[in-house]
Amino acid sequence: MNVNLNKREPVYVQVIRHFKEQIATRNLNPGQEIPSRRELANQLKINPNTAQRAYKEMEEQGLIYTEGNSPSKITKDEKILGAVREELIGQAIDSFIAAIGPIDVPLDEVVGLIREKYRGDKE
Amino acid sequence: MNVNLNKREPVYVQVIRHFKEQIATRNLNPGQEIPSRRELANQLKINPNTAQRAYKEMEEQGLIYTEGNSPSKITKDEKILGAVREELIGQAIDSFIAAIGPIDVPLDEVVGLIREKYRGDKE
Amino acid sequence: MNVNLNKREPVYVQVIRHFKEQIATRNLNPGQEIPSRRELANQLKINPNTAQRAYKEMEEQGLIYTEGNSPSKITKDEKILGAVREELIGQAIDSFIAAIGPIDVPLDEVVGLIREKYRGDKE
Amino acid sequence: MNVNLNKREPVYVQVIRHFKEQIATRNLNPGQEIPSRRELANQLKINPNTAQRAYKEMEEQGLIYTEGNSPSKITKDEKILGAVREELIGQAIDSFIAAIGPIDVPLDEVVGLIREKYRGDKE
DNA sequence: GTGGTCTAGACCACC
DNA sequence: GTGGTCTAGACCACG
Repeated sequence: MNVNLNKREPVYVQVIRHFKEQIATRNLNPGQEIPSRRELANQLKINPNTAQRAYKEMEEQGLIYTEGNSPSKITKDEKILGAVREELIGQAIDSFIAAIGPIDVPLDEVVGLIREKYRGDKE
Repeated sequence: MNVNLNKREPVYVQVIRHFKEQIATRNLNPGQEIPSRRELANQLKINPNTAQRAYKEMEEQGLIYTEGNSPSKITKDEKILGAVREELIGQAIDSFIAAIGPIDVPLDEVVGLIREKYRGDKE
Repeated sequence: MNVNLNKREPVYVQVIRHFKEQIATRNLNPGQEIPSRRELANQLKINPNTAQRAYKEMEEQGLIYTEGNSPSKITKDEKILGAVREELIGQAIDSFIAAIGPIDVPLDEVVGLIREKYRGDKE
Repeated sequence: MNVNLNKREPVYVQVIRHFKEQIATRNLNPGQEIPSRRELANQLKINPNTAQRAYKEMEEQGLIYTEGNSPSKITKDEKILGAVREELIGQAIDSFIAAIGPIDVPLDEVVGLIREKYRGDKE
């Protein structure tokens, strides 16, 4: 994973999104340990505070949990985990619609462009 | 039009985008007058400086032009006007792909969701 | 107001509690502006980051709101405001009960001690 | 007894408080044996170091004593034992007053709430 | 002026 | 080692 300092999107938000993507694609599983704040900060070359902020927010959202001073883990709450994928997809669709809606593009043109550019899954 | 003060997107960018949408859908036509800075500021309840900034940027992009003390007008340069629509669509598609790509959603599911939610053009 | 660095309770939590007390006693009213992050930091001799953190949390709790870049204000949501007093009282009572409960102190002794030490309101 | 890893109150302090409550209510009597460090750690599922720390602190406070390799025992010093109850009560009252004081709650309301919620002793 | 984010580095207590 | 908090100071863009 990489982090982009120049994007409008704050680094800690990028980090959170990255973890959500990992969860949505099941690359991170319930109960699995995630890197410590310091480790993550080293890996991504960001400040430990920024890592801490991302983790704190994820904890508030119930995505991870922390017991005492052991490394944080992915939640085992399947309801929350399952919602992550839908949340990401929903947000992507919604902001796409919000952007494309006011321009009056025919649906077929939209779908055509998506098909053309989309390479997430070849089928 | 409304403006959202709390979005990450700056107000002046929202204003610009709004004008671009009007241009893309041909609600604003070449040579047509647009509101004065002060009028716009009053309508949208924004700071006149913000209106000024939006207009300045649009002028730099060649979208509008100002002659002396008369109200600004939409450019008559068809090349620029034509590009606006594609620019908006391109941006929308690109950021959608960037958001949905990492989640491994099958293309058909994506298209299905778009079809379902998209109501820009009834067909 | 003062802030105590040596307490177990984090500074930013103390700040939040202070604002809640002000709200509960109606010293801060709906819509009223509160000091900017920098101002508060200067007043309390704390770091602006700490002030920012307190404000961010208060905003998440709906206690204050921020529009664009103008100073934050106390929410006008009377439901939230009304709940603050009860929340503070409830927490105080609950943690008191949790502490005193396991020691089997007769209710009359408890009440007697409270009456003796309590000087919030003479009556 | 249970221990909460996520409370602000450190685990070893929770353990100590638990023993003090047992002493205050005379569930633990002078000279009575208490579990070994290892036993306690197993029962509470805590780290043996944590159990050790709790016992060490209790020993320093004179609450327990250890002779050679035999299990630690509750002190026989009645002066110390008697003070435990008052200490716990005093702390509970003080922090309650500190929390409720700034909110200007009439004394009668406070007492009413306490009476209502307090079920340490039915009467 | 405002809010927001980030880096850098320190300190603490707990386990 | 871990998580948590705080200071110090900088930068940015917005209004």
